[in-house]
Amino acid sequence: MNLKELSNHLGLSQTTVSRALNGYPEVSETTRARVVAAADRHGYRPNTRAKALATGRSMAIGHILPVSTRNEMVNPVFADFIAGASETYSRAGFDLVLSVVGDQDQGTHARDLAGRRAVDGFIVHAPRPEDPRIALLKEICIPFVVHGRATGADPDHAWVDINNLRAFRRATEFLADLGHRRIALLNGLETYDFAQRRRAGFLEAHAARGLEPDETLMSSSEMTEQNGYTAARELLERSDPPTALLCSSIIIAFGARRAVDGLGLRLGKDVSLISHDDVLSYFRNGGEEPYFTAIRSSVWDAGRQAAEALMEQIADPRKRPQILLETDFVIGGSTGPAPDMEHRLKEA
Amino acid sequence: MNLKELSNHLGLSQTTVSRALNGYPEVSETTRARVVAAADRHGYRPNTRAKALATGRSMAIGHILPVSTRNEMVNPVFADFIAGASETYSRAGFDLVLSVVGDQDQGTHARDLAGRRAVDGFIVHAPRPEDPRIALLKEICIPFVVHGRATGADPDHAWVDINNLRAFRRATEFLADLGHRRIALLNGLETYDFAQRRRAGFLEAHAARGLEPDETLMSSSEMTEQNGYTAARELLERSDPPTALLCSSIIIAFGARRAVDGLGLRLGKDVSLISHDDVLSYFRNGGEEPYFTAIRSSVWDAGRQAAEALMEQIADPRKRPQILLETDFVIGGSTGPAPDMEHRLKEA
DNA sequence: ATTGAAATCCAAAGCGCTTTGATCAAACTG
DNA sequence: CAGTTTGATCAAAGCGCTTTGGATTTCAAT
Repeated sequence: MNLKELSNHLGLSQTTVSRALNGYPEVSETTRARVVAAADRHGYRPNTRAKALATGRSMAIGHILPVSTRNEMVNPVFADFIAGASETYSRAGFDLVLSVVGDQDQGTHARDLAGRRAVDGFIVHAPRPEDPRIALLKEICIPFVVHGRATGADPDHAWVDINNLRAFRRATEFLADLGHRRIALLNGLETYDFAQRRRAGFLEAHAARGLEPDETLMSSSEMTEQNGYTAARELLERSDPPTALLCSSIIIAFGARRAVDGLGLRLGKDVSLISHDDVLSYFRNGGEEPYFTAIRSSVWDAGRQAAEALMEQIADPRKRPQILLETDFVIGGSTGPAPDMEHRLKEA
Repeated sequence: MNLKELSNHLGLSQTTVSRALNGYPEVSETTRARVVAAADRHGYRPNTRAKALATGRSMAIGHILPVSTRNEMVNPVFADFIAGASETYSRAGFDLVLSVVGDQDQGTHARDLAGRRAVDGFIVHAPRPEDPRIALLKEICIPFVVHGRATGADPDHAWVDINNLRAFRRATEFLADLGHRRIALLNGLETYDFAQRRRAGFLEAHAARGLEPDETLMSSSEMTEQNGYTAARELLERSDPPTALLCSSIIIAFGARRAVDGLGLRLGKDVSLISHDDVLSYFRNGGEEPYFTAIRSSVWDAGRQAAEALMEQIADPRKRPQILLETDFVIGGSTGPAPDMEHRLKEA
């Protein structure tokens, strides 16, 4: 059933039917009611393609997911982020078109999608410092929202991000205040902007508490369980192990905990652990009570907000919402006072 | 730059330019070369919407992700599956439109997407027995591939699935052959078809080895780390604990391992554990050597194959590929002979 | 009654592409 | 050399919608 058939059926012109359905005022309420009734009786749905062609809007948003082609990785964070965004899109009548592309082809892909007029806007995932996608999209002149920030890129664009720096500074200070002097950072890949900010927060806290940061206590890797395990294990087996671990992802934290258990150490006693927690669907931080002490911020919610920011920008292209989300800090059982370590005893 | 402008620029008709670009034979190779050169010099990209309208094909595939609205869960399995599928789509020039919808609205959503002619086909995720979506899509008459199977639904449709039954039967038999008599099943939600098949395999193995299955050793829940932990902990704290755990997901297995560690038990000695392993990006089963003994099958690859099956069906709607993937069985350090338990001693 | 204005409705153009059916020249037939 | 085929190109219709610019009717106000 298309517009023509529907309007013939009703004995009205296509114009009137179209207007009735789209809520224009030039049509009497009686007619509108009649049209709407007939439309959903016959299950009429306007053809998206035709509508898009006529209006010049495709009513779709592009998400370009980076994937390390070499090791075929998709961060589970994206799943939750997209689920959040999707909610907003549905409500606004937008579709979500997703492409998963290797890092190198992202520009091409975005340009293609935009050039073909397949989408009205983009969400940019996992930005790196001076991310070239930002310049590209500005040049193409299409609305977009960055999830995260890109140090060094032209800052005049919309973004949604959490306050990584403050969160990691706070967590580190919390550990320092518990007496920990050797704190390790198990970070994500520091080619990403978020990881650099987290490291910066970690370092700021050291400065604030008069601690000497130790480069050998900082690792940076893809945020997998296995990497968390390996990094933590190596650290804890050293002759001068850290007494606390700060993890950039709950997935790393799970791996780190495996290492702690495996070495017969007790979490919260022998070793303290704080994790960043994106509140991922399948990796909730414990049940009612948090298991790990954590910096918490729902990425699902960030997705929702990013989508809303984009809708706003599409409605009025001059707008460029910039949303900085603060994180929660929740205390779980994974942290405690620093144990009396050899080197502390010597000091005394 | 659109077709009209490009053809004016070249002094050719739109027809010729269109044909040159789409590889039709009615155009001389000299002209084609000239057209192609001009097209990419000017970065011409045909407007998807116009093309879709003219051809009647939208060159897009719909994925409808179910999400438990109540607890906002997106299974990380989807991320990898979609990444795999996406690869195939890109190559074939298809886009992927994703909607994340609560269980109850899935039918509506599919009907909507199809009715609006926004997609040319669907992938159906997470089927349940007699899943109504299958009947719906058959009625709408649009190509689709089910990831998994739906017992009880009209079987005449395309699907890609792993041999859940055989895999779980084999794993259970493996444990039985190691002397385990009390084997627990930590299954996914048994409202899903895959979980029912896994349970069936588990039971078949019991029958084959002359073991009495114990209902109280079988649990079924959303496959989260926390649920794995809780279920394993409860089981292992019983007076008659199982000596082996069979987990339906590596995420459950991680939780179960936490419980094992927490109780001071040794994996592979006091308790054996086998997991199903979807080879998820961020939850690889160990490094070079598998950590858990596991039934392994890459869901990324399943995504790729499902997408290919769909492309095939779209090209020729009479085709209905049905692909059953066998799983690998890999031996890791998490399994070993059953410990001598009280009740076994009594027997002797 | 007359006049606008407001309320309804419509015909037709246009969005950017594909595709049908036709044209015309050049290259083969016998 | 007339007649046919082939090769290369084009004009125009159409895909299903929106939207512009009237046309017609209604009705309160003059």
